[in-house]
Amino acid sequence: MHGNATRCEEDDKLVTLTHKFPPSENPSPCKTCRVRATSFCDVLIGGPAPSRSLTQHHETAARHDLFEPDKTHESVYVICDGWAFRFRRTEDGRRYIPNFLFAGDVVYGFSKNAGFSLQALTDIRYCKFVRAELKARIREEPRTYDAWIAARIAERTELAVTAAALAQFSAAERIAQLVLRLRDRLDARGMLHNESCAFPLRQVHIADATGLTTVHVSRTISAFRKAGVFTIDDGKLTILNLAKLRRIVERE
Amino acid sequence: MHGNATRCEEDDKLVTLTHKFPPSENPSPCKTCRVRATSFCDVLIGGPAPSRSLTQHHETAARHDLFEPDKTHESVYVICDGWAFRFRRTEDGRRYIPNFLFAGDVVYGFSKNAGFSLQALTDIRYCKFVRAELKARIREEPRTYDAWIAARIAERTELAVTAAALAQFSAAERIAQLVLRLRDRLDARGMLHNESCAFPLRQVHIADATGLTTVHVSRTISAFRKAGVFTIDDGKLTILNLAKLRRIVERE
DNA sequence: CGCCCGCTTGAGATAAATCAAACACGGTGG
DNA sequence: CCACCGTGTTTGATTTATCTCAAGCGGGCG
Repeated sequence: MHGNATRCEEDDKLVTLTHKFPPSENPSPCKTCRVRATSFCDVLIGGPAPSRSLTQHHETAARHDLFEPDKTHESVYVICDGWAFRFRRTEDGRRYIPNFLFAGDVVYGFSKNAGFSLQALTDIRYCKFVRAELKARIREEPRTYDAWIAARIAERTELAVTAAALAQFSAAERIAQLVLRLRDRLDARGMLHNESCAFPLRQVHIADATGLTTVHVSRTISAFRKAGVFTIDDGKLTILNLAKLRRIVERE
Repeated sequence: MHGNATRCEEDDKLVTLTHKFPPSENPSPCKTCRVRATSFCDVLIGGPAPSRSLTQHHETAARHDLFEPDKTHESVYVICDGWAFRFRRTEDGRRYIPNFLFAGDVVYGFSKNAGFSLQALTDIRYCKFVRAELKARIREEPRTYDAWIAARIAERTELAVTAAALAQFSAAERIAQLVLRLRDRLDARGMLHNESCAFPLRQVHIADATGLTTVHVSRTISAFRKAGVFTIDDGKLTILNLAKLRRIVERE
């Protein structure tokens, strides 16, 4: 419309995945899922009250948008493999990324008209549940209800903590916080090995999540590398000094 | 502990309201509540499916902290009158305010250990519901379930939109957004008259919500006053040019 | 080979912070 | 009644973190 929308148009291919990928060769991949025990799926599929499991439908997606913005969906998604992120664009093409999602994360839309959509960062595999079934399960089974509420509160808290960082933290602190929180979540899912893990974010994603420019992200990350705090090299994050990283985030 | 905690200690009186105020002279104030029809209370108390209403207990509070941070509560609160805000302090005494609450807003805690608490901005009256009863109601009654989920999604979306503003907006835009969103919420509850309403925030609250200094908030607000966008005078907000205010927030 | 993308580095510009002073106002005590 | 104080706000001068503009570099890929 106006403003420099250059950065906007070509970047998001609004390819909603109406084209279905062939169902996974594995008819019930959840049986071997690495993160089932440490994610919400535990409550949905297995666990101590092994009632009938919800209808599942697995799909894969390349690096495209998964949802159109502001659409209500009949399904609730759980990421099985790969990374995705939520984002929103302003009129002038700038992008904000509130959070990143990976294996075990539940995807549930924001309000309509808020403009948030979801994009695959890597190729991903995800599992679809029928929303109505989940709703019924939540109402029938206290354990599911509790897990659902706990997950929703945790998600909301994460957002508030993120907002607090954006309001008060310096560039270095914001980036440190983003890295640390991803590290902790990856660790909780058993995806961290020897303080190192796959990390597909480009500097532009870090910039859009922290409200900084890529130029400044570059400078700040190399400062962290030089200071021996962490390194991000070719899709891999390695924490060199976890204690120091925590100290930076906790402002001590 | 360290750092200049001067601003921290004396400001928050961590007076949890264990001292109960005498019950309101009005035995069932909800009957005459101004915001009942336009808030979540509609679902809790009245409405088309007039099942038994939840146990209510009304209290009032002066300008103190209502909740200790990180405590789980047996109750869910709804504000009946007056203003409150959530906040969190960092080690060095700086305060972040994610949102403001007024008549009709539901108060439900963040995760433990996230450090958020709630403080009354004015004298307030609030209504307490037993959490277990609400939980039962949510499970029994589809209407309550839907309203609850919708409210939770809306709250989460608000936080994401706030975070986006902190990440990408200028000082003027952030303040304009805060004012506009409060205006719209007040309007939805019928608390706005002739584009004017009570507005008990001090500049320091606006500063702590937008991540700016009070000095800069002062400058920015007087610029808005001079530009004929809005004024904040002695506890009263008046929108002078709503269209212009919206344009600023929508970056057009 | 050459091009594009992501990253790095440098130099100058700018929005907001910081430091500092003063003012307006209501309350309080002499 | 006035002097004084504290809180909240305003305004000015200077500093700083981050942005903007610009150029260069390396690697993957058509």
